[in-house]
Amino acid sequence: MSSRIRALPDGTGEDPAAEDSRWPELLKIAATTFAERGYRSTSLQDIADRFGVFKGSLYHYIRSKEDLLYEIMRGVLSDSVDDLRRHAGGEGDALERLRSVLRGHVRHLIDNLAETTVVLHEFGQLSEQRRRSLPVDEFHRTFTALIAQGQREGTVSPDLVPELAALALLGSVNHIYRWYRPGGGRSPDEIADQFATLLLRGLAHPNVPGSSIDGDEESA
Amino acid sequence: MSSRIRALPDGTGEDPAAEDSRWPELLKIAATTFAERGYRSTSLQDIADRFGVFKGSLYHYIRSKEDLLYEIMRGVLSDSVDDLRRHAGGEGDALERLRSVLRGHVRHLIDNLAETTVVLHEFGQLSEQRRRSLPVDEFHRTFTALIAQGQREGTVSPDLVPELAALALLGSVNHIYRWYRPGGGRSPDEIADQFATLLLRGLAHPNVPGSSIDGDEESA
Amino acid sequence: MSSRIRALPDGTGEDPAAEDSRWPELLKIAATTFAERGYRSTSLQDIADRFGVFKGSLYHYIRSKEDLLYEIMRGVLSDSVDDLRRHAGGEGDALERLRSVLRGHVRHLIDNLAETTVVLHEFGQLSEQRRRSLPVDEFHRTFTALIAQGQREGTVSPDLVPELAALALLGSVNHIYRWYRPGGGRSPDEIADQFATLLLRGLAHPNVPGSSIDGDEESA
Amino acid sequence: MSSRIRALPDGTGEDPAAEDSRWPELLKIAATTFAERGYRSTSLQDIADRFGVFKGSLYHYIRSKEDLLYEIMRGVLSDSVDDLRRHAGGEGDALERLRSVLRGHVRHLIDNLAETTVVLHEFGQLSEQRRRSLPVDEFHRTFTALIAQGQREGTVSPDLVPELAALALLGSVNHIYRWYRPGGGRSPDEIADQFATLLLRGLAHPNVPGSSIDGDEESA
DNA sequence: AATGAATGAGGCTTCATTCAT
DNA sequence: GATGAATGAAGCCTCATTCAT
Repeated sequence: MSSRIRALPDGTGEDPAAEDSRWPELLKIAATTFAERGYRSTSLQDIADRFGVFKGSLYHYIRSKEDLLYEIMRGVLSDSVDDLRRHAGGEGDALERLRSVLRGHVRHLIDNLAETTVVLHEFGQLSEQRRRSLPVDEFHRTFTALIAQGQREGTVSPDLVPELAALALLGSVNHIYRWYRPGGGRSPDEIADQFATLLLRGLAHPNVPGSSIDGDEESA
Repeated sequence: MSSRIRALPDGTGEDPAAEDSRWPELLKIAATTFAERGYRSTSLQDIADRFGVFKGSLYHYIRSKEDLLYEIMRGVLSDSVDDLRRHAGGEGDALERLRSVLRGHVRHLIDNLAETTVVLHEFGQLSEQRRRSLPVDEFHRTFTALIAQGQREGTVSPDLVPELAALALLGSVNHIYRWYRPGGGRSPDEIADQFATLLLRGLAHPNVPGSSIDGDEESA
Repeated sequence: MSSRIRALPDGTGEDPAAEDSRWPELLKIAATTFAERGYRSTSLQDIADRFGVFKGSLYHYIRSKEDLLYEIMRGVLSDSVDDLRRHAGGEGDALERLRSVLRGHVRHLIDNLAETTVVLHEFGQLSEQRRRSLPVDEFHRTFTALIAQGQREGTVSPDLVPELAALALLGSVNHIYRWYRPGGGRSPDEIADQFATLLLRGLAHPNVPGSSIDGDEESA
Repeated sequence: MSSRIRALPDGTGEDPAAEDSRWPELLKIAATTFAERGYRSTSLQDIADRFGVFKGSLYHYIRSKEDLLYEIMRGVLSDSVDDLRRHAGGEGDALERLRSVLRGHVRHLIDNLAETTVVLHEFGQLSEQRRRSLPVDEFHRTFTALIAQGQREGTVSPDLVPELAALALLGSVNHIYRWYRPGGGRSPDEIADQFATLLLRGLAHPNVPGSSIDGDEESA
């Protein structure tokens, strides 16, 4: 919300939350439209039409089109990184926490499909300054750290390069935005389980088949 | 080349003297620029500047900007699908062929980084008709078929859903275009090996550790 | 007015405050310019210059250049067909009504010289769909019907083919846009009288010289 | 042909007529295309396509696109004016010669439909100098003179203004290009007869019904 | 907050014409 | 005569943004 413009000519502008209620709606509309058509192929007219105002009226909410893009990304990344930190800092060994992180990431992505699509597809449209201000690297850093820790713990195969393995995991999961559609036959949980199973087995030390990699549903 | 515009009033043949034309050069410039800035953020003026002609002169080579996008994709996909078919139809069991497919796919992606970036990032900018004309589904279909065959052969874990596992593999590999940069410290071969190792171990039947999944190094 | 572009997000009504809009002024400028130089030889820049706005601002009024052409034609044809129907359905025998139609047509053409010029000279520039939506055939149909009725009444020579005679009349009258210039020495009424006299005498049954063909002056 | 360009670097250029045979073909193609789509809406590419050469090759025949327009008009007007003069200077009284002129004009128009369409529809696209060089006024002048002479001879009604009556006649006949289509059910002769009948009766002195106005087929 | 007309830059595309081969 | 690549101007149209009301 930091980008909200307020004239506040009389200094009273408390910004009552109730009055302000169209901002989340606008962000959702923008995210959905950017996700469907792409940022550059979406005009503010498109968004104004869906939002039900005239084009010029959008400037009561934003200073520029890029504000919309940035706010969408900031919002969803903020949530997503919170999730990431919580799961990465949870209980269990590195692989268990990685499973938790992976499942959380899949769920978060699916629960915020439009916003995540915007982050993953339109990041390059932001100014460099704004790109640098967003914590996008934290995912790769966290994945890499957990994999390296797994190697130290002996549960992750030592022949993998943690940085590359992290990229493989991230790619698999982030790719979901390209094919997942609600009602598409696979439940979010099934997807999360399948991906975690495949990727964690891929990481695991081949000589430790009985590790935690197969998760809760399969006891060792 | 089929998009070259020629009146060919005498019907003597298709595109004579194509060898010395600047068409491949133009395609490469367009691919590079689209990959760097995005299709919608690239103007024909940008491309004409790099190509060294006036904007309007591009229309000796194309009928529309979208032609450039399409021809880039058609070219690289054609090669890529040839590769895919060759590797998928090669020798060995399903996992061995899947390894071959994965490594080939990684190599091809890296060797055609700009073009692949365009395919993977700008596919949605094509008209629906053109999207349908490109064999993009063949990757997922082939991966799925090989995984399913691996399950029948007993080398792929039966608890994986082939369609989802295929998407995990594709996501990992396709994601490479987002982070690979030539001279970035990791060689294409190392990347291909690491990804194949991780992903094939992830697919493999947990109780068959001695399968072919670890490739050439033939570890026990 | 139907072509005015408005998002009208609140659905409150069609084109409020149209009274003070510049739309009629724009239509008049466009008609005049199209009549002077031809539709294809007139650029939107020409029109914008005369209208006193930037080129792109015209798109607050139209969706395309052809919209201007169409709206000019629709407006003047609507009036003209109303006139036609009124005169054709008036009092008197067929020849009297035909005289009324002819004079009305001449007057309307001269009073709307630019718009009529556009209709008669640029009709072929419209899309086929828009051409079909305009009631241009009604003139020929009405003329033909009145002539045929005159034959049944015995006042029109039976050796004329009504369809061809109607085309002769229409040609004479429509041709006026090519030579009439205000202040050119001939008053609209004189032109209307002369044309009606000549054409109605041409239609009249040669053996019925005392018919109504000479109009108000009731000469024997 | 005066506009034909010839390099004649060796001074030998006799321009053997046989070799030169594509010039009339080109003119015909240009006339047809201009008539169908309009001068400004026809590109030289369109014409080159139909002519079977590349666009640039047209410049071996013309110096500019307007040359084509001009040569089409010059050619057909030259013929047409010859016809006009021949018929206007023929035997008989003014009305008889006017009948001959009218029928000749109708026939010539129909026999040169594309070229006449170009003259009548695209005259305004010529430069002013070229417009002035073409004998387009001769038709109106000749019609006016014949009508005035008819008045002196007593066969044309004295209440008509010759200039206006001439415009009525010209309008009827010239209008034919807008509706005549070969194979359309009315033969050129029928059209010529009907138009001459109607228009000459319209001119004729009402009190001289037995004049020559009804032509050869009807003896008095 | 909203409106809606206008801005001004820039985008894609067309096209008559030139010219070296 | 022909080619075909290139020119350079111009055309139509889009759009983020501004602003008086």
